[in-house]
Amino acid sequence: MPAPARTSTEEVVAAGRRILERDGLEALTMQAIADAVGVRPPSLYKRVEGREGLVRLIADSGAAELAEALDEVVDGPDAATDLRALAVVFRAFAHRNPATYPLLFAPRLGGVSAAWRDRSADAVRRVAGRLAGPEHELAAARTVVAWANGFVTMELAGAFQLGGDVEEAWDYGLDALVGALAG
Amino acid sequence: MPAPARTSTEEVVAAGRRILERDGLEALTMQAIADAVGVRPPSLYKRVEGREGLVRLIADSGAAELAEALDEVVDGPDAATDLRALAVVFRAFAHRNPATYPLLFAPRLGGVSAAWRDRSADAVRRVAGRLAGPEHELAAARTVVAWANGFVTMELAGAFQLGGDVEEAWDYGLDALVGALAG
DNA sequence: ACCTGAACACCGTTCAAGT
DNA sequence: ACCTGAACACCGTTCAAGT
Repeated sequence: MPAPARTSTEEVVAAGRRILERDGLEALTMQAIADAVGVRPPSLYKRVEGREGLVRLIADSGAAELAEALDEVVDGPDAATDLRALAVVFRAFAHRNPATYPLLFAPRLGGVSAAWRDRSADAVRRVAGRLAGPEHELAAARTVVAWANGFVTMELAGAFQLGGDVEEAWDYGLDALVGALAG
Repeated sequence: MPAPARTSTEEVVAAGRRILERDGLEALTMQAIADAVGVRPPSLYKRVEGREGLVRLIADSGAAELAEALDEVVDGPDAATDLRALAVVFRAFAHRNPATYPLLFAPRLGGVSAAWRDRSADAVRRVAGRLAGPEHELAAARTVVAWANGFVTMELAGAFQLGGDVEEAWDYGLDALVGALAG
């Protein structure tokens, strides 16, 4: 006699992500997730390959959203404008998902599946290539992502502690990069 | 009758850092540290404020080394040359301490004590100010650190997976930044 | 076919008792 | 003054038993 399913992988991932953003990574326990979806912890193993697998799925769901958002903004008429918009969208995603965001870059070998990684990478490469020229496409894309990732990582970690205007530093850096790539 | 001390805070931190770099953060257990210094786990609480306190001390020891290294390289005659050297030293530290490095930026409010943070920040600001002008000192310093931190973070996480020459991307980014700041 | 209680190994941490 | 065994609360995970 089959027992009816009381939850689903999608619900588990969504609940996990909600807990992650609300209470932090260390509060993301199998117990807390099970409570949130109305099940006992052992049942989660029918949906997810353990806690680590769930974290990977959460990272993936974030990466999918980021890739969609980057994709949308990158095909306007002016490459410099597009690159600025791309950076802004990237940063906005990090601000809206401060606990999920670090999961996209932190894990060795990436919790993020190749499909979403490639889609984001493509969006950045297209605009970087238009601005810096095809021969510098990859290097320019890596420069932009490194700067943006480093900036929001430090921002989220509270590493900008010397006062001053963080917004001004963002604009200064973006101007510097756009200018240098357009060269 | 006093019992003789069998270890010290310095030894505990050094052992912890060795375990961290050899086996990773999740292997940095109180048990493993206690084994390494020849003591039982409860005794560690005489040296260190729990695991979290130890991680903070490890981050601090790394931050001290980084600050020293940055300081040494930043007072040559040419600002552009100094900035390049600073970036190279920064990256070399991350490569030599791939597990310790993320601790310097990751933790909210910083595991790193203000003294070492400020000393590193000063070194970067001095050279950034000489290159970009005093009015842009802070913004320029933040741009350089964001890029360098983002680059090595992605490098260490294995996030540069699209082939191409990572060294070329590093040189390209450094050229772009030096040019833009001096610009 | 999924859910559950019970159990296991392993954490970090506390503390009274030893020397 | 420091070290230790014992104990506690809490993890993630496995699995046989239920329906």
